[in-house]
Amino acid sequence: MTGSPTEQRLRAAAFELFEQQGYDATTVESIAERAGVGRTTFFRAFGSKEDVIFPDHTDVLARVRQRLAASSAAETPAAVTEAARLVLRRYLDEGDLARARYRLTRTIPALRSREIAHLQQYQQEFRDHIRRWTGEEPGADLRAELMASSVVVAHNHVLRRWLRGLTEDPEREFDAAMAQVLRTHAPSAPTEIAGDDAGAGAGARGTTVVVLRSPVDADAVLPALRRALAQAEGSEGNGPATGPVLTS
Amino acid sequence: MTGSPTEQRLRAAAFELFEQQGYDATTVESIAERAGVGRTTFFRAFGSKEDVIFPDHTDVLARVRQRLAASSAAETPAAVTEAARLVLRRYLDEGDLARARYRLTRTIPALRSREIAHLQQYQQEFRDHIRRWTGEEPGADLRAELMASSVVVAHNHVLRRWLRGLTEDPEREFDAAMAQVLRTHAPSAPTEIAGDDAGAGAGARGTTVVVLRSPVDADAVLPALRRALAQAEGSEGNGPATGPVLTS
DNA sequence: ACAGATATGGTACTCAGTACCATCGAGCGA
DNA sequence: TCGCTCGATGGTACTGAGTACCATATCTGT
Repeated sequence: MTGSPTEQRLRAAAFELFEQQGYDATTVESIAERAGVGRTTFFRAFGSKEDVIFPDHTDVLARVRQRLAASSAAETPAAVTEAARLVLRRYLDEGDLARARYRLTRTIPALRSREIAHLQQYQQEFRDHIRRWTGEEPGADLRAELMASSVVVAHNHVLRRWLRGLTEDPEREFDAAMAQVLRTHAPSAPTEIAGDDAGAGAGARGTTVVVLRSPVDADAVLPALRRALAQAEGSEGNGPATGPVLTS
Repeated sequence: MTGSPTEQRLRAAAFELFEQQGYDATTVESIAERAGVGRTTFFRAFGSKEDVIFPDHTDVLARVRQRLAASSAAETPAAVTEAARLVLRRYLDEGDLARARYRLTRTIPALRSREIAHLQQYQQEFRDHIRRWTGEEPGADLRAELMASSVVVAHNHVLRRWLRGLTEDPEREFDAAMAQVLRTHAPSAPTEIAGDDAGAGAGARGTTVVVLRSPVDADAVLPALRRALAQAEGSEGNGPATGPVLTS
């Protein structure tokens, strides 16, 4: 929520009119008029009609970049997690404003498109930073891209749940979601798992081989097994990653 | 490359002018003029100036949807792979046209944004389809989103390498990338199991080896697994016969 | 040849975004 | 106090995308 008083009045006017009359039916001139300024001032403050509902995206992006740059390569998983949390917190702090924006971005294609473009920018920052961490083997580029997109998706998943009022504790869900992402993309999970399987070595996550002699086939029991595992892991709130199933 | 002769001429004219003068410096009127038609015809053929360089995105999206819809839930990994391959092939078939588009989308923000929006549409199709496959445990939504985004990222990674001339065999790289994605997101390899089990017969007393990866160790989850198995078999009236459980 | 459907062309309009210039007020030095 | 600059603002005029509407042509089957 940065900006001069004029900018704040323009933003408020824009959100009000967009909600009342719809985005397309609202002209920049009417926004400026309601804010008591000229049309020119609007375009000087925000480059376009779309930008007025994404007030400080540039700031947040800069903060993310800065947070990432301030970390060493070895801390990458933690740095990425904290950078993503930074973005999440910014939305949470906005409260109803974020919800109003969500209502608009869900409805108006142009705004949705713009928001997706913003997410892509975050993703690229993450990718570039992660890339220095994924080493030099072939496939390192792809691994960095996969991890970056997963981080953004996890963030967005939780954010959207909060925007829809489906969660009371978004930060907890964020932690769980990020833990799940890191479990599959980081060679070893940062803190929790390290203690448990200390001796296991590179794989870091325990591999459990269950040999079943039973008349039911694998597909039938897998869901039940997964559910059981999920409960056993429950405190971490993450689904288990189930490996290959072989039958003989 | 669908469309009437008029549309083809318009596309060709648009690409030529965009390359020569740049996107912003080219007016729709000049495109229409070069194609020998009126400005109105341009907007009838393509809804906007941006759309002219994404000729048949709607078609491809429809094909993807159709390919996914034609598959059962059990085939999800294979169906998603093939649907993504369909998109890749479409680009490869375009050849230089795809490269010309890439040159534009890399440069002009509006076009880049539009392309990202298209990718998002693919991703949503994948997500919705995968969602039916990820079961009902908590976290299934997120898992579907993660897998969908990973598929799109893997596809795009290979596509971009091809567009930049960094690979001679994009399909091979695509297979490798998709294999990597499925390894982390699909519980089991797609096709093998179905084939293996085919002859075993429904009632056969097979031995099933289930490999589970989870951060908790086997002893902790074993009781839960036994209970889950007992319930699964319970409905069929057979006692559970769980063999040895090994951890590594 | 006639009637209707379809593709096209033209005209006029709205509105976002840009460029340019004029104005106003605050601060500041002489 | 006068005059100056500087930053923010307002106004005007322009380009160009996109839309609405109507007129015309071409093609179809009868």
